Amino acid sequence: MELSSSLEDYLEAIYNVIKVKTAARATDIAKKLNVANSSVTNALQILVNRGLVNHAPYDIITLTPKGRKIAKQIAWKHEVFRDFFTTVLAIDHDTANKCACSIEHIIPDLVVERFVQYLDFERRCKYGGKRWVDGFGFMRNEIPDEKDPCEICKEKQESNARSKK
Amino acid sequence: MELSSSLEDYLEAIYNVIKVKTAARATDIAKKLNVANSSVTNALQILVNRGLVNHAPYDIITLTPKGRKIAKQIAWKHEVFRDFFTTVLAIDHDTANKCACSIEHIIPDLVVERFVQYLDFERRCKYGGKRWVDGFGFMRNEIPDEKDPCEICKEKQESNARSKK
DNA sequence: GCAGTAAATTAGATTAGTCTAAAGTTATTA
DNA sequence: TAATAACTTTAGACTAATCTAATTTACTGC
Repeated sequence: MELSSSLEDYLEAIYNVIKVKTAARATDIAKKLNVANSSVTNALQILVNRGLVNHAPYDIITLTPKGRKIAKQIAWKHEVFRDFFTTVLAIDHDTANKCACSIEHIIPDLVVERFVQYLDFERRCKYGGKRWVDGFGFMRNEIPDEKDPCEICKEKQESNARSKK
Repeated sequence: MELSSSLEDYLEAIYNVIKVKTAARATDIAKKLNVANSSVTNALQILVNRGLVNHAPYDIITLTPKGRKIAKQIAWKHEVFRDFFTTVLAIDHDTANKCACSIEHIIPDLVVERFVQYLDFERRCKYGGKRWVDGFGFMRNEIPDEKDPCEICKEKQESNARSKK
């Protein structure tokens, strides 16, 4: 049974609150997602019906094993995308989070897996790793052969040298 | 005035049909987006009201300058993402297209711009460029210093050498 | 030039997700 | 313990996007 982006957001929010507080209240979720309390009530009823959330009226909110599993998966995607946006694309933390939050519901697992592999390679490979320099663009963190950098890095090295005079 | 993902899809579909046919018909759009004809009529009325599309009942469909500008922007994002998914992450064309199609409405221009820069750097830098090998993972297209590859690439070289015996 | 077909529109229904306002419940504290 | 505050739920309305079925319009081939 497919979950809408909206319901996934609720599930993820519950998951994140529970990580800190052991159980969630409707208001926590409402604040986190910036929606009305009644919208939370509405979503909870659906999630309870689908067996993803434990909740009786006026009671606290927890996840069923099934719900936790799904929530974890969503949170994982969020992490991967935030990581990618911040470390690879050098996007500011806030924008990275927002982007992650919207695409996490859309990109299939297989593609997220590929992002993970890419991040991993970029980190572990000796010749991997770039950084973003405002007003210049991307450049390698370390140039494998200092005497023979690529054209772009050479450009940067020269402009650096010039500015030091 | 913000456009919904759905309306952006219609605009983009019109743009793509027009690229090939000079003017679009409602059925073209319906087929492209896999929706009922009446849904297209409905969307057209909104887009006409917003000054993005030229269309009188039963007539052909074209874009206003304003509409074309927006459509172009959406199509550009689509291109960038498809490019990224296929060339950087080595995702199959079909999945790449689907992913591009859903995130193109969500990711802000500034972030797409960063993807462009990343793609560009990866292509132009002497030490950039990786490829995906099924069952192995990412590896560099060319190892800068053949005698001193990174650990991951070394692994791959060795397993290649072994399989050639 | 008109009959038949293809295309487009209208009308009306449905669904999901949201909201506000009012009513109900629980917890706090004087 | 009774009043009040804080929280939750219910009720009802609204919007956007879709659908099907029925109607209207336009085109095409004879």
